[in-house]
Amino acid sequence: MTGGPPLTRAQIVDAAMQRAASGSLGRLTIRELADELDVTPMALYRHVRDKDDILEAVTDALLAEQGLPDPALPWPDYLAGLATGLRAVLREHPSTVAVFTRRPQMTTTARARLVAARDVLTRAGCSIDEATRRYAAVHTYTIGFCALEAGRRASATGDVELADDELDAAIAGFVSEEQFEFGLRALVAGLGSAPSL
Amino acid sequence: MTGGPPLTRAQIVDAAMQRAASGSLGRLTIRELADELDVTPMALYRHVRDKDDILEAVTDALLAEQGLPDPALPWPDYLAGLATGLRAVLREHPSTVAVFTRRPQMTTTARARLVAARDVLTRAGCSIDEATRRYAAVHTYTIGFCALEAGRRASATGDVELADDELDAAIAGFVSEEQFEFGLRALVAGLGSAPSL
DNA sequence: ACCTGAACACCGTTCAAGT
DNA sequence: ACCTGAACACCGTTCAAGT
Repeated sequence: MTGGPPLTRAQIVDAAMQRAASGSLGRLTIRELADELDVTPMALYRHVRDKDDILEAVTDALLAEQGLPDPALPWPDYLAGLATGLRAVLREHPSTVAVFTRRPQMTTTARARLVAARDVLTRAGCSIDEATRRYAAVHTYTIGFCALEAGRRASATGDVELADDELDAAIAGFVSEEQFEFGLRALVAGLGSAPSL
Repeated sequence: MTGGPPLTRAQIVDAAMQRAASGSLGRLTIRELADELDVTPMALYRHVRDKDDILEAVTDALLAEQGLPDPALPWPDYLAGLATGLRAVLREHPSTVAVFTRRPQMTTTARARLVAARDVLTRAGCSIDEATRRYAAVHTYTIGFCALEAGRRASATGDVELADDELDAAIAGFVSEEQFEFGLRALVAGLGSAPSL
């Protein structure tokens, strides 16, 4: 590699996106990424801040792919739709959970989602602040569920993870599909039950 | 150290608890822990599975210190009390968040908390399954909030984390104390609003 | 049974240097 | 301006050996 076209940030993010598509984003390494780009590890650092920077860009792109729910939906369904879209990404790519928990995500997509939710909620009569609170509550619940879920998938590969008794089985059930829906529906219902606008 | 009394698991966990008390559990290292115990790093591995094993024992002890809410409380307050106790640990020791997300915690204390919640909820008319679902939903929400909170404290130390505009400020507000209460109260209210026992 | 010593197999990232 | 090469500063943990 002497003198080819210079590396770009887009190329780096694209290469990382392919790793995501192959389902191994969590095992992504700066060194491997550099190999795939036929370049030295340190070459990346001219175009990205650090590894987190790459992961954030990938996560943002994956979330953007999910799109937004139909804005004509009633607000409870709209919020539930946002949660489901977020979960789809976090479930498919468990390593992106850490992106959200490591620092507040203020990417274009993250901002667009909040703006869209505010829109639907204010049209339903909420103040901006109340709309923000409701969105935040749903976001928080979803992150929590997916963080628990991601950990269990990672740990379940190794040991047998057998539930010795009914109590252990119950704890294992904290992350079932039905439980996600149950908690989400309860939360959204509760958000509407005491309308402090 | 030739021939002194043999190392015990309790000593290891105690030493780690002191690190927690000093607020630096997250920077705990097997090598440092061994130093404090006047022993070689590898000596620990006869008494504990791995580093996670130590962290789990410490987290369990910290959670046990929180005790349980007054069982005479109405179930919504009881669940909120459990959440607040859990959050106290996760907030004071941000590195313990990973303990809960890495694998399902089925320690004595974790089990006791679920049993206690079931007790209160079944006395209020819930089935065992419904009680479990409600407890799980509150647990999930709390983990999510604390995961977001832990990340922000860690990242806020470095850069200035200034909110450039109103939208960024709103996103930063996802982890305020009031927001924790808001989401928790909404969730608990929602759990009670559609009584499928 | 319990502990030691040395080494493995990795990381992300710095630094100074090359072109 | 952009990339390279070598090294740093760490980890948790394995393995074989000592007593």
